[in-house]
Amino acid sequence: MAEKSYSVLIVEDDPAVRNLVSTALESRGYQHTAATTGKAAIACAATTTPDIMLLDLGLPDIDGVEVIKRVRTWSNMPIIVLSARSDDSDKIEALDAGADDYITKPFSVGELLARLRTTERHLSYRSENTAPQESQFVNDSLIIDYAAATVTLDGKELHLTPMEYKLLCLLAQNVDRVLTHQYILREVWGTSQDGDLASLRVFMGTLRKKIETNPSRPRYIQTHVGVGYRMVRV
Amino acid sequence: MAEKSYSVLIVEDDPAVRNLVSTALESRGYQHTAATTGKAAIACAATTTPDIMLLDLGLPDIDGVEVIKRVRTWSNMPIIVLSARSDDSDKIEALDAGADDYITKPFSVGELLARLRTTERHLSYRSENTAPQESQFVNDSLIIDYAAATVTLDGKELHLTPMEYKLLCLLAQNVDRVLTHQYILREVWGTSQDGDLASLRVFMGTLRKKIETNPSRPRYIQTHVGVGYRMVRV
DNA sequence: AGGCGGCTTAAAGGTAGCATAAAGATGACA
DNA sequence: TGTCATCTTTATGCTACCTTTAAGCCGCCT
Repeated sequence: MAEKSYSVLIVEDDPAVRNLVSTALESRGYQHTAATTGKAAIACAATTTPDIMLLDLGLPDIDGVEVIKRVRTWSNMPIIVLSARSDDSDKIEALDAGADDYITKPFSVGELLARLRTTERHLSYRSENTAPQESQFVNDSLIIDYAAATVTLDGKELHLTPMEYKLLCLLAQNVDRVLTHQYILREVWGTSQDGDLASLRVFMGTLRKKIETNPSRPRYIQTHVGVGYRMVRV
Repeated sequence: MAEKSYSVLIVEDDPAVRNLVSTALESRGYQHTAATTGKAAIACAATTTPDIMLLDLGLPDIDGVEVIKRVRTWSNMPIIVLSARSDDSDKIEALDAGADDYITKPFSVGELLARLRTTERHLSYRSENTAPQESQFVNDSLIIDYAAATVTLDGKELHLTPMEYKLLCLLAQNVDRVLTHQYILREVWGTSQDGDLASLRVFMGTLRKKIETNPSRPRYIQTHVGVGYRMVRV
């Protein structure tokens, strides 16, 4: 699972609180910007489209609840309210206006960060992010399943060594393109000049023995004399 | 938009609070059931699959946070915590365990209902494929019952240590996907870099001895040299 | 034809990474 | 305090993997 860095918009007119929050976010690797008025907040939310908004209700120009309603007309980004008002009616009003959470001041930084993590989880459940990229490479009867790190030929699973697998993946990701020896060595063996051309040739041999029905007449992997190799889209 | 009637599971041992909540829910047309212990809550969550859980942390048998963790092994249903503990550490612990909201007692019924509405909104944002998940994992003769936290092989119940169980669950929830050593260490041992690769190997060994009929030719758990492990859907 | 460069293939070490056992450390519980 | 279960650490043997080497093959050139 890749670590995504979420962007947060802080809407708060009190510089002390704003600093507190922004340093907390910074320490956790969030990207963040700040706005001090309701109008600026709405504009910023529209232009920079942050992932999450932290909203103080007591803004100088517009009422915070109004900000929520305005933003909700076009976006359902998570909005976490930070407010000094602890009355139930305020909470209910904000939540029903479309806020996703409500934290009363004074709040602990730890709790704020925990609620942010919860909000991130909610984001990851949303439809846009759930698209399961079932990435697999298909070339005739040869199939590479990247998630499972397996290769099947005619439905039968093959056993490839790590190097063979890396090599095959590299060729597959560049189907129909000729890859030079040097390029392959750099990609598979790493930047350091560890790789040897002789070694590469041996690997191509063992790989062909596994995926080609007739290794002397290769169907998938073509040799380009003096240059390199190429996987053919059949 | 059609009005859907959500079902709510109330987990609360105090009859007074339970009544308060259930009458409030009833007045708003929610379907609801109740449980008074942690075990009953977990069982009920698995069998009746409610839409939302309202959870008191101070249960007589199991700690509420433990209930959250257990439910989270198979379900991501929204869990709203109702707790008398108002310490930040308690909130953070519960939220990071997988709670979706945290309300401290005494709470107002109005706020509870508002937060429920917010939770409903979150549910409506979810993609289809996030919702349904079985409380049982079945792979040939290997069965994991998440709710009961038991593992059976050929109908015989196995005794796994907590680590072994976590490891197996992680593999099961990612069937047919290679999990890197690093990923497994992070997920099972926690975010801190406590885990050691040598330790992981020992655990894989003991786990295989328990679930593989022939540990030297593993059927369920495959080794990917230099990368990690993978549970195979057989 | 014969020589040559580049490729394939087979086989032989050397080694990194893995499995396994067993000892040591930790912590829960009574 | 001692016992038990669990987790960690260490050490050892081993398997699978990678590299190296060398022999054989094919097409090309003069």
